[in-house]
Amino acid sequence: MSASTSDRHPFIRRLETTVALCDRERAALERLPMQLADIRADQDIVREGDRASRSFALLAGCTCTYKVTNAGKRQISAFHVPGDVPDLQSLHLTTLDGSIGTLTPCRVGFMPHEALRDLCHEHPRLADALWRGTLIEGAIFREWTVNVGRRDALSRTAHLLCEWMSRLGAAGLAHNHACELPMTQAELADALGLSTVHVNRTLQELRRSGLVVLTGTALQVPNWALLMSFGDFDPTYLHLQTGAPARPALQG
Amino acid sequence: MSASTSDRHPFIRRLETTVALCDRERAALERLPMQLADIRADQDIVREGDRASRSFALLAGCTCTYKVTNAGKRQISAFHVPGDVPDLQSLHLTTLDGSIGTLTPCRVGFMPHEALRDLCHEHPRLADALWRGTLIEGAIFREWTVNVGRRDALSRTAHLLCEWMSRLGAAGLAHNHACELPMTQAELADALGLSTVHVNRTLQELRRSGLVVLTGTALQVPNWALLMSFGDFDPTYLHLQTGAPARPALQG
DNA sequence: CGACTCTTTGAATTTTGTCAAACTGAGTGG
DNA sequence: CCACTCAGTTTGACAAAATTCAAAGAGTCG
Repeated sequence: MSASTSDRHPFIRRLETTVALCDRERAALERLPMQLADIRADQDIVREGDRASRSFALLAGCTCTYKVTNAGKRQISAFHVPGDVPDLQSLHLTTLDGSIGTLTPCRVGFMPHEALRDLCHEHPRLADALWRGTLIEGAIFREWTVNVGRRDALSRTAHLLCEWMSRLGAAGLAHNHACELPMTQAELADALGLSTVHVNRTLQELRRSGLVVLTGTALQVPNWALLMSFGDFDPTYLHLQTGAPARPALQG
Repeated sequence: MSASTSDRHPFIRRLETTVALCDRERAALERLPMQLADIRADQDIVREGDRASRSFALLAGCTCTYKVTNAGKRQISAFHVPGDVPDLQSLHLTTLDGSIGTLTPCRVGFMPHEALRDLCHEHPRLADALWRGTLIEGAIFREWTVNVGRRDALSRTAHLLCEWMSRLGAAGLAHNHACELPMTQAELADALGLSTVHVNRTLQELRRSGLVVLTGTALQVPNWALLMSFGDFDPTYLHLQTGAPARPALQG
């Protein structure tokens, strides 16, 4: 199955938040070979140690990057939302140093490295935009280290929820500070460096304080400014554009 | 003060671990405008919120990237060794989302973004090598999240020491598993997400077990394999070349 | 309904943090 | 050369945060 224009829209949309694409660039992106795949929840898309010859754009659904320690504990180091290219690093690093798995059913588009390299060399502005994407990912990793290392469970969790809402908002998947939160408490725990039990208690406290409304997989934030301050959240590190197109749903 | 060939050697050496430079590329690197500066210990080189028009190569000494939370706690998210370009991200991200400070007296070489952009567009292989460098940095961030999130104080600290030794080794600054460890226990604590007191006790235990010999600022590892296994350390994520030139000092 | 997974609860335990003070060693100025 | 300072390390006692273990509810899907 090969990706149509509408399939690859989240990926192109993401690039457009950085560069205004010219016709040539847009055409090259439309022409980029992209093999579609639909993947169930809780499946690995790539595994630690793999040597990849392609990367994938996440077109629908959510994935995470994780590692498992020798002691058998799992740490999630990143969540991904539609438009991300979670393993673009493998374009320049031969061996994957972590696994990427689905949190929900996902639609992904595999792009051969060869085609990506050609794209980059013929369209330097697209190369810069892709590079930029990996740099933003890096900025998020840094913030996660801060979050896990220096914030207590309560503000750490609040911070993660703020980031999640902001990134989904930038992808057009959050409105009025409401979005899906499709991961289990065990997955949140692995992302936060906490135990499942403690995440459960922490979420309860966030609910009790009225900071979040969590019903099933739906997250809503009644007072965004309050949650931001509670989670010590400053969105600078996400490097969302301040202009019109990048975050249409999260003002106020 | 402008950098001579020997000044910029650590920077070029690093690129050479990835690509075999042709004469044109090497000449371009030698010609790259680079303004030298010597900076005392405990000084910020760039600050969170800055809008940079240049990046710097670290030529001698050690620096760290850090953030301070609203609660006043500091988290170091990266250490840098000679050859690194700690703020290369600012080439594509307008606002710096963290500060970079010196741990020791440092020599750095500032490179204007304009010159770096020209270099990248005229020498795509150098662009790829620089991109690759930022991806490795990203891989290290991920591992730090795992370290801080899911390893107890003892193996967390051991892991950090393993990484430090490996990276200094790759820079030619470690031999026979001995190197400098120029940071204070408070700085280690900020990197590990622990308190200074606990780092002190943890280091004592590592010494008592004979895993490390720490005298002043000198670190020595009598049994490298043992420390690696103790720190759950797998160097894959550092993406050091397995070939001859990249890690000359750490076999065995 | 029954089998799951996911969430919630309670109690005991462990790890790590906090606070306060003493110790050490390398400068510094009298 | 000696007090003095200062940053860094070390120690002890106590407190707080988070983990672990075990078990009970809730919700969902076939």
